[in-house]
Amino acid sequence: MVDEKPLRADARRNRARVLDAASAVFAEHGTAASTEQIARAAGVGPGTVFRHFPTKEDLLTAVYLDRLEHLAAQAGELATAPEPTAALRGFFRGAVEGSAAKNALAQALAGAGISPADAASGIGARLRAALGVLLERAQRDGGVRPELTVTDLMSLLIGASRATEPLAADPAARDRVVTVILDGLSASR
Amino acid sequence: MVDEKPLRADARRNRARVLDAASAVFAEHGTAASTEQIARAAGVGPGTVFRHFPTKEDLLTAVYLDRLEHLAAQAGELATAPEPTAALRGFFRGAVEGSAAKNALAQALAGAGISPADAASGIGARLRAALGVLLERAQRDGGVRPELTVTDLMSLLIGASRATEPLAADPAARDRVVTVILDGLSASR
DNA sequence: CGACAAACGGAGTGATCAGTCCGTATAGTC
DNA sequence: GACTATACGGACTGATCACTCCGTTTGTCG
Repeated sequence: MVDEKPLRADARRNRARVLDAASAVFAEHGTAASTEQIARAAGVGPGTVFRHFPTKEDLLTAVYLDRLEHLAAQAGELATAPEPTAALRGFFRGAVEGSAAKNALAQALAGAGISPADAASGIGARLRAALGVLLERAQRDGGVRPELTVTDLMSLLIGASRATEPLAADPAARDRVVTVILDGLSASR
Repeated sequence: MVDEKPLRADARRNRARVLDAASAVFAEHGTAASTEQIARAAGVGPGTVFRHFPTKEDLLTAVYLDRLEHLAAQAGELATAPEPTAALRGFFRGAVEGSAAKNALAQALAGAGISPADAASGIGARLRAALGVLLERAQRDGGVRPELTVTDLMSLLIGASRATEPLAADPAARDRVVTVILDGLSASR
């Protein structure tokens, strides 16, 4: 389905630069930031941005997928951790923490994969699967209420990210908020 | 500081219409919706929209304040409820539920009042105060962990709204997610 | 009812921005 | 080092949108 011709060295470099710049600019100025702004931040011309990402939406999607891939990789690594409940909690905290700085994680999650429609395809599915393993193991371990689904978990991740977004300046508050959610995850009394 | 001249009857009517339409359109199409679209929805000319709200931002702010006022009123009513913990939980559920339909509550909250800077002024302060009462009573009642602040609570409200945003189609899932957060609110085991 | 101020509708305007195009430059190859 | 395909920069374009302006309408008050 994919027939990736090898990109020229400069092309590959510029693509990465644009992606990084877009990630940063979107995070700081919101997704309404202009393409030209991103081009400037990346040190390339506007044309180059559009060559690699024909549409602004393509660029946004690429940024999101990048984030999701990181998350999926992290989740994957924890799939065989000795303490499933601690693993899930750690992952959750880490994901929220990480997204506090570059706050678009929530949008990334929300944009790519919650709705059943696209949940079946691509990276979204990978993340979903990896989270599913973490969740199920933690549930078997008795550390997470059994009725929760992967979608529930993803929703809570989104919620936690969004909730802590304005709290960037107050790590203690952020910690309290995440703790509330994590404690809520565990089996009810 | 305010010198409200009495508006003409039609002006007052149109202002309300525009506000309602804006609320609906923003909720459905996001805040990027054009002013003309709102004018059409309200059944007025674009000029009228701008006469009442000189800037698009003014319009957005007005919509937000409207929402916050409703919330503050609801919270105020519960200030003397016989069962403080149940009152807080009920308020929380209601707020999230309500925002599921017109999903901009989260932005409303986020936009107007989390940061200490503007927390001191206007409606944001009213809501904050009303929530403070609810929270403190529930904490005294032993139903909510004592270390949480009003800001924490507001953050969690935002988080819950955002988290359940994509779950509009699945009330059961929404319920599970909110329950997780509410149970997390209660004093830890 | 008549007169005046207040408000209305909607055509018009300038700015912004996503996306295109092409002459120039550079990486890869022999 | 020369040749070619690939990629680059940035001027350009068309569309969209926030906001303005003014001739017309409508509420209000004596």
